[in-house]
Amino acid sequence: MRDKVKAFKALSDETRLRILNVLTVRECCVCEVMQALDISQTRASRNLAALYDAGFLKLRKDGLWSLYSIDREGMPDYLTELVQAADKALEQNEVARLDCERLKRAERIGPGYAKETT
Amino acid sequence: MRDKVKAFKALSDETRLRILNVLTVRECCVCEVMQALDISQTRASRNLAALYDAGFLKLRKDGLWSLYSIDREGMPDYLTELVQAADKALEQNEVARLDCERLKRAERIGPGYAKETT
DNA sequence: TAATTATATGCGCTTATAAGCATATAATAA
DNA sequence: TTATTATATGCTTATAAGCGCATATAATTA
Repeated sequence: MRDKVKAFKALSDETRLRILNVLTVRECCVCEVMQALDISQTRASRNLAALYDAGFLKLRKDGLWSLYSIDREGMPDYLTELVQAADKALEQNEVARLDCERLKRAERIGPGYAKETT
Repeated sequence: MRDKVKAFKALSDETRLRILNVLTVRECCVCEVMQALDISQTRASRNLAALYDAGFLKLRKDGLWSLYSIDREGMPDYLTELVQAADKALEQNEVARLDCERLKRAERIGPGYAKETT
């Protein structure tokens, strides 16, 4: 029961609904989430961790980056339904649309990126 | 957006998930919810109000009683999906099963009830 | 090795949530 | 009218959530 409540709690926050929304588009590292939602590093990291903890996300490490994505295969059914409800709730939403817009321009900064584009 | 978050928040609590669960069985007055979940009057009333506020429930007054039920027709789609996720989350759950068990024995007390059974 | 970078986390603060107690409200019964 | 009953609500306290700041951690580069 505790884990079920935790799952609902994980989505009962605007920041986390927005994060889930951009992850619907594609896998993201923490700094891309920061840029897409225009939020601080702490906030992005903590809320991603909360979604991960609740079982919605999977994590893949690539060098310095933590790459989070929706764990569609590993999720139990009720989480899948929750994600679906979240998608439906944010469709047509202006904030969510802008987040995805900014995600397009988001860059994975750091060594090995952006440097070779001089 | 605020209303969407409120909806998820409404289900991010064990008491309210349990209430929604018993309301899946049938319409209930506040005192039946109290008996089914074995909780205080304040707690039942306040949490029913929260679910109502979030748009999940409809309210019908009958004399002294406030009769709450899931507003399946009046709900927007994303709430329907949320209810479905909640149902799925609580299926096979022991606490939820016991609540429904107690609901069967719950009585709508008050004038006009129980008095004529002497 | 040291410097840099992306991410995670301990600490503290502020705000929000949950629930009990007492009481208010509204409907019914006597 | 007064008494009784079901429900709602103001007040209070306790607990939890969200987040910024600073710092820790771990991978990479020089």
